[in-house]
Amino acid sequence: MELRFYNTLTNTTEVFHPVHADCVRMYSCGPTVYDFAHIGNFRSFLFADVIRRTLEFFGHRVHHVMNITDVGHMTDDASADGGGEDKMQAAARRMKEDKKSGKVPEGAVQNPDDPYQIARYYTDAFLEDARTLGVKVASEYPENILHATQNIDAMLEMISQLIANGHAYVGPDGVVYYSVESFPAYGRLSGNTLDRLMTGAGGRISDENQANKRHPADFMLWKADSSHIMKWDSPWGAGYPGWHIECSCMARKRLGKDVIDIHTGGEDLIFPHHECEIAQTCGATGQETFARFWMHARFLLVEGEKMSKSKGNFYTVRDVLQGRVKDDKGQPTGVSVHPAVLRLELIKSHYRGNMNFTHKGLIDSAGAVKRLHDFRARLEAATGGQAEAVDLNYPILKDFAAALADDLNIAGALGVILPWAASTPTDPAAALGALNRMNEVLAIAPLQSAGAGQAGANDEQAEVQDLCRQLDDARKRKDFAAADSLRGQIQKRGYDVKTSPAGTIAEKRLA
RNA sequence: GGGGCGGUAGCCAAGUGGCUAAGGCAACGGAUUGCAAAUCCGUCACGCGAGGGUUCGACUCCCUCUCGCCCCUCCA
Repeated sequence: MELRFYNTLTNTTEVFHPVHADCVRMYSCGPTVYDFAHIGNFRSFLFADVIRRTLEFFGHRVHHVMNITDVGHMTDDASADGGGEDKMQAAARRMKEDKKSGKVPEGAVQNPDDPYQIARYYTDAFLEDARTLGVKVASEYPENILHATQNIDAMLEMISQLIANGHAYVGPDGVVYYSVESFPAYGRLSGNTLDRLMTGAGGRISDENQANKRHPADFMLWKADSSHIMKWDSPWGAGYPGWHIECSCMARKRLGKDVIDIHTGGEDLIFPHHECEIAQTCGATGQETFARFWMHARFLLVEGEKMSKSKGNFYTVRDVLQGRVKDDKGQPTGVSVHPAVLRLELIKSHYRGNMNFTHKGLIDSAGAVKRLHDFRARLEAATGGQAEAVDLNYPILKDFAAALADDLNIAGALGVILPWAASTPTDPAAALGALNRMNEVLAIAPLQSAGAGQAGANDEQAEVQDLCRQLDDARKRKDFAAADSLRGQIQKRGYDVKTSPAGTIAEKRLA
């Protein structure tokens, strides 16, 4: 089956073929570790994970690499002129407050003034969240998730190469800049060619720094700055690298080729970040192409609005899992969310459309996850867990595959799997085999990783079971007022109550 | 001003020139139940942002308009 992906570089949907036969090489822009990653970040990471799993589903070997941006960049004009406060310093300030207020556990970060400790803290949190949500590459840390701060040598090497090739220069301010005019293809990815760029339209460029550059769009590769919170020796003075150079270097270094297959990120990264990556990599390698396919996920809205801390609709992964999502009355639900539910919620709509994250959507996703879990349980009961291997010609699997092959049509794939999961397949062993294969991509039934936030579950279960026994007693006595009250108590704790002649069972709601 | 992406029922979301416009949730009717939940059966867009055009025929192609989102040196 032919795989087709939409390519930002050409603005068309193209048939995918790997550049090199041995495996597919893909690189995903990962998180900055100055704070917890939020669900919008994770939409993008999960999007990359679905690409990777889809490729594997179709039999490709995939080498997936992601970066961790742990260099402190400036809050203003990070790549252009390095003005403003450093993000690591801002994080340190916040961290001290959080330590005081107890938000950061005692001992988690010994010294907030050490940027490496802050980076470590948020890196660990990111990896934990990513594993919880089934992001495959997170289980390949550290070999396939690279820290910018551990790859400074590669950056210095590439910068030297760029200077030697005439693509970079040292400005009067001592800063090494990339010369966009030396790279005719600049603007091809984003459409922001030099003649069309409206300099300063974003309102974030200061004039004094622009004066040092040959062209207003030239961007920083290295800045000597002895006062910077993180700095390294270089031929251009002790300082720190520009924002874009880390991805160019780490992709090339870890994937081992000058031309890779797929590069992913959020839509905001198209310009300038990815445009600059292309200029750097191609400038250094002399190749015409850096990544064959550039794929971008659109933004996530929360309840129809941009996510922002001031609007109170800003959620991290742990906020959602621990029941801090607000319901339609604006109150946190207090009901913990199963990781598979959040994973499904963040992958279920097409990546090229905006996604609206809502409490209602989360409940919907919980229903779908539950149906798939129940379906699996039925198939396992019928087969003793013995699945029969099936190939892509198996009817349901074929339709599922066709949807995925068509530019990752997850919603279409769910349209195939959900009605099937309500049916009773004539051959449960083959059906279980098919479900297993589909779950290689979806990873929701089950989600392989152990769920986070399940601590204390045993105590609660025992209490709930006790309430169920009391409820059964009350029903036997025909004391229905007491029975209804007990049922209400169990439901309040986030359980569904199932009554049957065999006795009452409470099932934890997934969201 | 420039470069892109999207607008399908109450909500989420497929389809993309031609059978009656997938699927899920919600809702409603029924079976079941002490009443519920769960489950099962059934109902649920004469319509695809608006208006034109092409066509025997368009949600699907073309044009205009409109709304939303991203970017034009913080950003997933």
